Amino acid sequence: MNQTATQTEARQSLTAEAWANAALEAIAAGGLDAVAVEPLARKLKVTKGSFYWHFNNRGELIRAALALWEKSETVDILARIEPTQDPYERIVTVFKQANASYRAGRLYLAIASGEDHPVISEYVRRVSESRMTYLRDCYRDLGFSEARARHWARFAYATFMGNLQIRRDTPDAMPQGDEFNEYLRLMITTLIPREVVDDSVPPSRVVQMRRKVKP
Amino acid sequence: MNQTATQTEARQSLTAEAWANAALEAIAAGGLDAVAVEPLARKLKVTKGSFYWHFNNRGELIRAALALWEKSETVDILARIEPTQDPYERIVTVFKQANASYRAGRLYLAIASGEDHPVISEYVRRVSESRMTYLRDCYRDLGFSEARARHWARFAYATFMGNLQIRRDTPDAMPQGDEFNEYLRLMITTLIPREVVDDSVPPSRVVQMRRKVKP
DNA sequence: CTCTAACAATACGTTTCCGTATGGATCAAT
DNA sequence: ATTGATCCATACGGAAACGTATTGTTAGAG
Repeated sequence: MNQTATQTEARQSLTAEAWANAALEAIAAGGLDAVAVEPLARKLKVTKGSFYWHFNNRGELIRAALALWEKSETVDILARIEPTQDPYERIVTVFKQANASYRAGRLYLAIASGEDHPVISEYVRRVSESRMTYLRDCYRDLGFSEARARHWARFAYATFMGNLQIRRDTPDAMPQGDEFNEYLRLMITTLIPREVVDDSVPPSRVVQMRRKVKP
Repeated sequence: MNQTATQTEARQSLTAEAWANAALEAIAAGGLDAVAVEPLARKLKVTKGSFYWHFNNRGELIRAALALWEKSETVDILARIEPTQDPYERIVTVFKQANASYRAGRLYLAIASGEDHPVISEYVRRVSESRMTYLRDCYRDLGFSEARARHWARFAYATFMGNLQIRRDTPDAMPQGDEFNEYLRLMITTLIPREVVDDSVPPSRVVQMRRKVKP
């Protein structure tokens, strides 16, 4: 009763994206199961009748929302960084930028929490991997071997993700203003090693390396 | 029609904890809304009639499950570490241990994703803060100032949380075996600075510090 | 043995949501 | 102006889950 293949294909159903956007809003606000057709319709001031013209079922809406999200993540975030900058600047930029956008972080966490669902894990994986790949390339351009670049990229990405979570779960633990900038500097200087002196396996038995305080 | 205040108060309702455990299982498997009375009853081979004797409503079950979780987190994880070890060893231990328990990580993420809900955020905050406080104390014992200890603790905790998330969302990106140990060593050596040389603000304008590769 | 507290099963009413069916509106093109 | 595509409203049936009421069943105290 929908899905007409007419000649005016360029019409592109105006409000379908509005539904997807509303779905993303709902996910950010109340998690994945907040994407319910009837509540969304109420919020959009229409009824389900509208929805089931644009989509066949709830799953399609979720897919559309995820597609929108993936585009807005990969295109708007990564492609915004000038590829001409040197890798160091790129890492700093992506770290600062990612750590700044509050809403995007919440959205990511909300979407990622809907694991189990096969469609979602597919999108989450792609976004997550594309980000880590980007970081890995930066580190490799910085002179790291493939293996170590991968380690550092994972490390940096994990730190970033964890900060999102901390800000969501315990906002009081996350400083603001100058103190936050201090924190950011600390992470940046630590996560981008000063020099690529020894790009091999780090010394083993680190635990026994030194123990100077409180013997 | 329940909640009897009898004289045999020491009975402590044997199966109430079984319900709470099942609830935790459900959370780990399918998120917070998998804690539904009727499905849980089916899984426990009883009916709702049983449930509504032990608890007044679904909320009470969630509360009980969270209390159980908090106890198992703070008691079993942190208190297991011998307080006699030096701070360096403590950080290493907690990091390795936390990074090893797969199930606990999934559970944490699943619970934390149920933010918005006021009861949950309360428990999540307590657990999260207690862990960060523990780490902060370690860093302080290591000779760091209060402010810097807080920064490093947050940093380390964020990294840990992010690793959990990476393992859940993109398991392929997380190495195994020797490569994972390499990764762990990298994080540990990085997150526990070699020496407490300068416990002050890190040099500002880090971004311009050096740029040697790809000018 | 009997009675009562602890525990469980069944049945019911209610809410919320999904999905379908069907009947309008609106607007462009013929 | 009529038609047909697009978009939305109303109404219905059904599933799932919450919570309540009521009636068993069992086990230990007296």
